[in-house]
Amino acid sequence: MLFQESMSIVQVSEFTKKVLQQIRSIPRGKVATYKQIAELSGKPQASRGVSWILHSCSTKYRLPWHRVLNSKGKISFDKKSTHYKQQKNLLAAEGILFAPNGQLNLAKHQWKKRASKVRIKVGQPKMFR
DNA sequence: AGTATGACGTTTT
DNA sequence: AAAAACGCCATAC
Repeated sequence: MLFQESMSIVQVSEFTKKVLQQIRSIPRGKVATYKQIAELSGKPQASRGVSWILHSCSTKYRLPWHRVLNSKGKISFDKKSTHYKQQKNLLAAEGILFAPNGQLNLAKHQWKKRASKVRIKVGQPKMFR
């Protein structure tokens, strides 16, 4: 994939493309974890890679970056940082609130991606496809 | 080509 | 319970 960035052409890997796509598909009011995005992007062990991509891309692309949390259900910034407050506010605007310890209930707020529908049944005659 | 750097995750102290 | 150690992976340089 090619895109323009300040007069230069930059290559974006398939993995990065998938990661961006998955993050964009997190619905408003739900969160995902770095690990989850890595899994959905086909590299279950690459959660750290996901964080790198987010770190380097969140300012370049339009992304719901705030909907990605770590596995503990916490924001992965220092609590006193500007980024932390920003992320917390963006989530609050979507109705997502954190406990005093900075944690939320993933079981309740985590996005469960629905399995993609099977479009063609195996034994179905061609004329009905 | 090798090393350094992350908005990570899991295991071990 | 908390911190360190360890493993992991994609990118940058």
